[in-house]
Amino acid sequence: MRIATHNVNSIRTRVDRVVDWLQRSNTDVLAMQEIKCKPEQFPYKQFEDAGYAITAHGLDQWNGVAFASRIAIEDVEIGFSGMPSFGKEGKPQVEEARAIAGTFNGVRLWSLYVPNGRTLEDPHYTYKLEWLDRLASNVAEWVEHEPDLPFALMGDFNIAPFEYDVWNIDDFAGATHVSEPERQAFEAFEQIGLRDVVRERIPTGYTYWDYQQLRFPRDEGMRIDFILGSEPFAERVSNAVIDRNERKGEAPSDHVPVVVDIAD
DNA sequence: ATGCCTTCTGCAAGAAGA
Repeated sequence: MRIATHNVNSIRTRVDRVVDWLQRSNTDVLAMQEIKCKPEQFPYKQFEDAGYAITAHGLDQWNGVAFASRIAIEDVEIGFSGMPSFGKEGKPQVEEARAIAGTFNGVRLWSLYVPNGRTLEDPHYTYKLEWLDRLASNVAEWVEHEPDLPFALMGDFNIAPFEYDVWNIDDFAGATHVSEPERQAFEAFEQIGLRDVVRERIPTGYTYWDYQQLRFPRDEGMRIDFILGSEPFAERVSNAVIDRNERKGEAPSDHVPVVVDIAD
């Protein structure tokens, strides 16, 4: 089974590219982030014509997560236990569309869009850390109560865990994505027992390049998209790819797909 | 060439991304 994660940065803008890639790459299950639409706005037909069923969760033009799959999906879950809400001061607090899960051939997958954080002083940064902490609590319970379950967290973590995961660490002084609390929040998943199954095979390389300032031609990117697998999941991984070519061409997403193969 | 940012809403310009 070939599974992948991709922050698509608007599925309505990117649908032709994404469906074309799904078919070319022979991917069975794709976890998407930043679909930027409600379910009723999702471009289902192009996916269905290509043989992929969609399970989508989106509240408005922001965030939004989904699966495209040609394997039956079971036990769909929206959000996780204790997931924090967010809203600007004086605005209603909302459980944003940043997490969806499904089980495919007995493999449980999460499509996750971790909050950005904005700046170290912003309430969004506190929200990001709480969101990750609550997620880790859930993961710890799954590992403890279902040690044989193959599962993976897939998505845009908005954290660059190592210095070499950004092109020039000096440009990130005082910025989000590289702060110590964020990196500790990322490490926590590995301490619970998850493995970065892509890093094990591809130690360096970016998954995101900003649209601005020629970041891609200069190869000034960030590694912020990950697949973190439970031990039973990691043992089944046979191959990994960061599909850097997908950053090229007309109207690409600023993120590229990250792919793993797991034994059936 | 891999090229100087892009998406959303809604009609202008602001919010958001990282």
